[in-house]
Amino acid sequence: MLKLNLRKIRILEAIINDYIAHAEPIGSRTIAKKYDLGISSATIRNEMSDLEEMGYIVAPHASSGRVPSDKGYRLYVDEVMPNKRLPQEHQEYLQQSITQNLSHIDLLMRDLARAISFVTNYTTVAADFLAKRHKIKHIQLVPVGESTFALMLITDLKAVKNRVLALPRTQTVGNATAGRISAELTKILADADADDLSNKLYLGRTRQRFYDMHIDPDFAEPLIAAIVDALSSADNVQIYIGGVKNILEFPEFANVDKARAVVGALEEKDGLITLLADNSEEIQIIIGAENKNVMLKDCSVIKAKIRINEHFYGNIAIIGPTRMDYSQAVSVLQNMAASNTERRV
Amino acid sequence: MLKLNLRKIRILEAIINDYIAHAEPIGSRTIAKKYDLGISSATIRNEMSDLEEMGYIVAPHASSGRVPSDKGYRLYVDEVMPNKRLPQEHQEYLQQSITQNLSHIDLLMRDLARAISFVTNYTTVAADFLAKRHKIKHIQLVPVGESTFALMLITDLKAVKNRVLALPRTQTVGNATAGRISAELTKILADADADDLSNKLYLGRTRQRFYDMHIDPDFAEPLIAAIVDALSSADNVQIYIGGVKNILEFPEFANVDKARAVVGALEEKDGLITLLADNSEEIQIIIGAENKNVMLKDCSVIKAKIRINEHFYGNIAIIGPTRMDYSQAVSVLQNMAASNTERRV
DNA sequence: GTTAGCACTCTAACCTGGTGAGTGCTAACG
DNA sequence: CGTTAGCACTCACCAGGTTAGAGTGCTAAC
Repeated sequence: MLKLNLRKIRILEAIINDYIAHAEPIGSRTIAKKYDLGISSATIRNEMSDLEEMGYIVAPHASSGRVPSDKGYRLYVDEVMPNKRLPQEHQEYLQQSITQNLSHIDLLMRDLARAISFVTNYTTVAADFLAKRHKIKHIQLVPVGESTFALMLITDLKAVKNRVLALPRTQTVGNATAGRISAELTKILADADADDLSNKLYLGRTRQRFYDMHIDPDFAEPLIAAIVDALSSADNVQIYIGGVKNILEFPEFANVDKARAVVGALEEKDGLITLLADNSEEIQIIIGAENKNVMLKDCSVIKAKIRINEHFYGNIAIIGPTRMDYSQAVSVLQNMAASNTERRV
Repeated sequence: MLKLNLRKIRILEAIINDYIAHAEPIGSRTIAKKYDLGISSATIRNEMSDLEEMGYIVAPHASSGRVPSDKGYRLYVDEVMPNKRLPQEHQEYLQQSITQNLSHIDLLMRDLARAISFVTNYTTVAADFLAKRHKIKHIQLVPVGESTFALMLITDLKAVKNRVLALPRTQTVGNATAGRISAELTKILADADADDLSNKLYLGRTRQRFYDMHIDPDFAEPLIAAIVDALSSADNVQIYIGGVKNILEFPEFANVDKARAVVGALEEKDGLITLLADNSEEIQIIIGAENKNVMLKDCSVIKAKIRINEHFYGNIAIIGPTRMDYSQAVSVLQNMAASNTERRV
């Protein structure tokens, strides 16, 4: 790709900063006046003409100012964007929502999403993708009613997963037997995670143990299936949303169609899971039409892993208009990924 | 209140029906042409003038057509509205979302909210207010980690409530002891509901039992508190929302401020709980400014209890613009309140 | 009591011209 | 030869004026 000279970059930066702040097309004369670049508006005009030709900025209509394009934001984000530092108070505020809820993953996610949308004025979505990392700590099978059982599964991260299931009453399984089965299951499957459970060996050993205990396979099989399901099922993924109405505050969503699109996207759990799930990089920025979900084509998404004390807790994304304060959003999420409670707990 | 003559009622009805369908102010001439009332536009004009004076309709501006006022809708809803019958297919569709999830209150609520917003094109919110009606069926205390315990509470409606709590290790409470305590608690508290638990006698008996079992009060008290909390706590209330973006489809919410207000209202769980909680009547209609929540002042809410096979399951509300199809919404909710699965399960 | 007729009102849509921010081009400057 | 001043041109936006249409209120006649 053609490398831009420094002056073009400075001009692009000025356009983007101004547009982020004021949401209005900006012209050469205005740049010359407001930003001290040491060159005249005519020169800026020529450079802007080049930038437009290269696709970094666009004019909404002939003879109006220019507006950054997705490609322009991309360049800015990748190469130009300064590393903003989060104000102390915000940092502490966010830290608080974590430290206050360390033992409760769901409260942590909920408060974190709220706190971030409060600090940034954007919308925040978070997902708990722990399912695959949780390790079984305790399994409890409890008879309830005729042939109904409740299965409780407690993990090392203190999450509790339930399944209510019907099991055939081929043999009487009362409280005592259920207790025995629970103890046995806990012994066999302790420390197993979802990956382990997909391992045949593991399950084979479990089946063998049931056999030794004279438990009917008709009873054992659905039970094992329920355990696997409880630990790894996708609908274990919980979505937390904060500040939906924030995004409606931005003038770009004064257009009802655009507002509808975003709200629609935020309502679809599956779409949000897809959005949050795929994350190769530590912090990922998706700009406008880069979004696979067309309903988000006027939005940018800044996505990060939540990592606390070396543990991976889930993913979180800040959603705003393409004209959003990328620098701030990134600094907020860097703060997340780096948050380490050791020093204060 | 002054009783309106039949002709005024017919005219009001025509205005409301037309406005519900087209969202545009309607004038005397249009009524005369479109609705066969057997009187001329001049007469209608006179009657409309009266209706306006009485506050049932308002003119958005001088010399424009009239629009129903909240008071007008109120009269319509209370006295005039026909009893629409829900199309067979919709009835079956809604019935399905219930029968498919009879054993899972949370899935039932979720699907019901979705189904209703799909059928009506309005937004639907539902709340599970069962907390107070659930009866304890089984209590299970499970040791996890150092001094941490998981409390599982299964109710007669097959809901599972969890609490993770820290209890002092004043004495060793291993799996065996925990099992004994669980069995004992289940025995003492079986069939108790939230009201029973607020009854001193009940709790006294529980405490006595702990004492007899040589369980330290420092251990017993937080445990009892957790049980009470798990059964009756307000954050047990789960809110289910369907079709948020539906409401943005209506022209009255093309105005971003109004859209923001509604979305804001739907984001505040506490507000929704308040909205859904208070329900003296079986089906209640709240019109426009009658809403206590000012963010909903441009909306109407039609609220009902969900009752299935004599059981009270929770409350559900349809939220739309004040210009909404009250008749349809009411018929949908009547369908809910009356739904009886006996005949097909 | 009902209705036809009429003067009047008000909005929405359309045009019109002026203003200002912006562009692109050209020629001159250092 | 890059930079800049100057200028003609474009276009959105705004204010003001006009018209058409839907509606009202009033009055007089049926």
